[in-house]
Amino acid sequence: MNDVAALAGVSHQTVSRVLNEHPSVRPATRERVLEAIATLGYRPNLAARALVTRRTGTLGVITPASALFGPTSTLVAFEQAARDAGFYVSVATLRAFQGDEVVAAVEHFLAQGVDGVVVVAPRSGTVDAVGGVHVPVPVVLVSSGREGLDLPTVSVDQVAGGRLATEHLLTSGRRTVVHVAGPQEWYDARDRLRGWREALEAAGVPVPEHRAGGWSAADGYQVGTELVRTGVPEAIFAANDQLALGLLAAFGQAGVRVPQDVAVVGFDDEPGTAFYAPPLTTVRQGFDELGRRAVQSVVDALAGGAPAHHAIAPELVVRRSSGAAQGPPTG
Amino acid sequence: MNDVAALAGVSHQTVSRVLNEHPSVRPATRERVLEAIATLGYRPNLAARALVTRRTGTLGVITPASALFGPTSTLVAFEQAARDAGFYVSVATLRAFQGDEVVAAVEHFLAQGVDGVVVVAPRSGTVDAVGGVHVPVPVVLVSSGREGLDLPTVSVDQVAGGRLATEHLLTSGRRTVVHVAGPQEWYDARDRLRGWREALEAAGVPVPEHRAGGWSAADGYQVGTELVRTGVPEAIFAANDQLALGLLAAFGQAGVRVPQDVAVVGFDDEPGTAFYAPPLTTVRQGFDELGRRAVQSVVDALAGGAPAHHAIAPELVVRRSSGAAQGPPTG
DNA sequence: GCACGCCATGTGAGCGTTAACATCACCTCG
DNA sequence: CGAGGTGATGTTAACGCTCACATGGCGTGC
Repeated sequence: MNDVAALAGVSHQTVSRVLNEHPSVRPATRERVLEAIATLGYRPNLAARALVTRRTGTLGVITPASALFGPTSTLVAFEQAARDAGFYVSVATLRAFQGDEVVAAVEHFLAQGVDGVVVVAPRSGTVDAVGGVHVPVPVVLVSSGREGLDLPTVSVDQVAGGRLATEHLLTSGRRTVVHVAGPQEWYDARDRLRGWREALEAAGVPVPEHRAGGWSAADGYQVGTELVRTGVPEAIFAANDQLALGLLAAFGQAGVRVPQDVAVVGFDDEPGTAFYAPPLTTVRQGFDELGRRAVQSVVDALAGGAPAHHAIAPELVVRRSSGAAQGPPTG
Repeated sequence: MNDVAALAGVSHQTVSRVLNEHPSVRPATRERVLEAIATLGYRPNLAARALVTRRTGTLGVITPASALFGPTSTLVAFEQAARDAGFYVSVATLRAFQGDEVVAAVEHFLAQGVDGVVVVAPRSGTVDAVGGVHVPVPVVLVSSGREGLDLPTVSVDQVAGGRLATEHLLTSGRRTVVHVAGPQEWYDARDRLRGWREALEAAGVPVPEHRAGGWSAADGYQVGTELVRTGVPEAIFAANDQLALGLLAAFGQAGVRVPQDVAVVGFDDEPGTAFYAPPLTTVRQGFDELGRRAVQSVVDALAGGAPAHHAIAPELVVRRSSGAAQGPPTG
C-alpha cells in the first residue's frame, strides 16, 4: 500500500480512501491512485482490514454433507446471492446433524471470524443446538422449523407444497390420497405431511393412515411393494421424488398402472423426473429465491433489523403420473 | 489475549506459545493458560494471526453452480477432508464456465487471501483460463483434463470407467456397443468416449458412430427416440445416468425391452438408479477419495512438492439393465 | 567449580489496514 | 474583507497476533 501511495504521490491514507470509495477524494487523485494500483498489481490485504474493521466479509453456511437435491440447490443459490452482495462464503458440511456437531461447526466459523452464519437446518435437533450456543454474530435459519427461536428464518412453504399436491390429486378426480411421508425428524417431511392432511380435511375427506420412512427410492419401493400386497389406493402423494421413484418401480413390476390404477405425485422436481415411467407430477421449490432471501436476512440482521420469517411459495409441475397430461414427455 | 495472559500470570507470548503448541512450555504453565482461556471464553483472532503469518488457513474451491451429482459430491467430500486437515473452505460457484468468470473467481479468492485454490474444472476452457492467470498460491485441478499444464491434478479415471462399462457389455454377450456421449467440451465426456472406443478396439470390434449431446435426460430421450426409428443396437453405453434415464423412457414408450432387446449402462450411480425401469447398471466414482486426494495435493503443493497426478479407479455396479441380474431391485 | 548450553519465559517490533484527528487551502457570506 | 465552514489530504495510533531476540535459571561435562 505504501508503494502505491509513493507511486501515486499521495499518502497511504488517500489510497485507503480510494479503496473504500470515500467521497472526498479528488477525481484526478483517485485516477492516479487507481493507475498506481493497476501498475503495481496491488491487492489489499484482507486480514489487515479485518483486524481493524472487525469484519471479514465472510458468511458461514452449515449444510448437510449430502448430494441431496434440496440442500445442494440451496447452497449454490446462496453462494451466488452472497457473492453478488459482496460476501465470501465459507462452508461446513455435516454428516450427522447432531447437536454437538452443529455446535462444533458454529465454533469453527466463529474461530474463522465470519460476519454471519446461515444454518440449513433440515432436521429437528439442529435448530435446538443452534439456540443453545451463544453466537455473537447474526444467525439465519434456512429451515421450515424454528421451534420458538427468535431467529430470522427463510424457507420454502412446505405446507403449501403438500396442500398443492394433494389438492391437485383431489381435483383430478381421486377420492382420497395416501401420503408416503419422509422421516419425521425432518421439518420438511413434517410440513409436507401437514399440508397433505390440511388439504384432505379442507375437502372433507377422511384422512387415511400415512406411511413414514426415509427419503430414498428404496424406502419408496418397500412401501410400494407393501401397497401392492395390501391394496393400492387411488392416489399417492410421496414426500419426495426419490420415494415416488421407488413407488413407480414397485408398481411397474407388479403391473399396477400409473396413473390409471393409481396417481402419483412427488416433491422436488429433481432432474430426470420428467422421464420417469411415467413422467412424474411434482412440486418445484424456488431455490434461487431462497438463496437471495437468506442473504437478505443476514444483511438485515447485520443492520440490526428485527428477525423476520420468509416463506416462499412452491409450484406444482403437472406431468403424466397424476393422469393429466398425455403424449411424449417434455422436460 | 492480554487478559488471558494476565489471568494466567504469564506474558502474552506464552499464551501464543500455548495456542501454537510450542514445545517449550511447562505443562503446569500450559494448564494455567488453558484454564484462563476457558474461563474468559477467549477466541484467538484469526485476522491478526493471518496478518503476521501470511496464512489464512482457507482453501478456495471453484465449482460449477449446479446440483449435478458429480460436482456436488466432490465439493462435499473435499470440504470434509479439508476440515479434517484443519482448513476452512471457501466456495465460489460458476454458472457458465467461461474464461473470464473463472479468472474472476480466482481473483475473488486471492483477494480473500486463500492459501490454495482447488478448481473443479469439468470443461475445457476452464483449465486454460486457470493457466492464464498468475496465481501466487498452489492451484490443484480436480479434472480429467490438464491440457499440458504443470498443475497437480486429481481425478476419477474416466477412461477406465468407459472401458469398464463397455467391456462389461461385450463380455455379457453383446457384439457391439453404441455410445451416447456427453457434451464434448467436458473432459469427462471425452474420456468416457475414449474408454469406450479403446475397449471396442481392444476387443477387435468395429467402432460404431457415437452420438454426442448434452448431459440431460431430455437429450437421452431424444437419442432414444431416434434409435427406435433407425434401429436399436444390441447395447448402449450412456455417458451418464440421466442420459440413460432418457433412453429408458424412450425405449419403454416404444415397447423396446431392456435388457432383452437392448442393454443399457449409465455412469455416476446417482441415487435412484437402482429403481429405474429397469434398474440401471452404471459406474460408480469414489468421490470421498477424490476429496481426500485433492486436499492432500494442496498440502503437498504448500510443502513445495512437485505436481503429481492422481487417478482414482471407478467401479462397475451391475444391475438389470445390462441383462445380468434378475429379481427385485436392490439399493 | 565454572563455562557452556538449553529450556522456559519475557520484551519489543512490526504485519497492512482503517479511524480519528490535524492541517491547510479555498470558498462563502455578512 | 475577515470569520467560519467545507473539502482534500496527511499524520499518528491502534487492531491482536507472531517472530526474533533477550534474559535468567538450571543441568552437564571436563
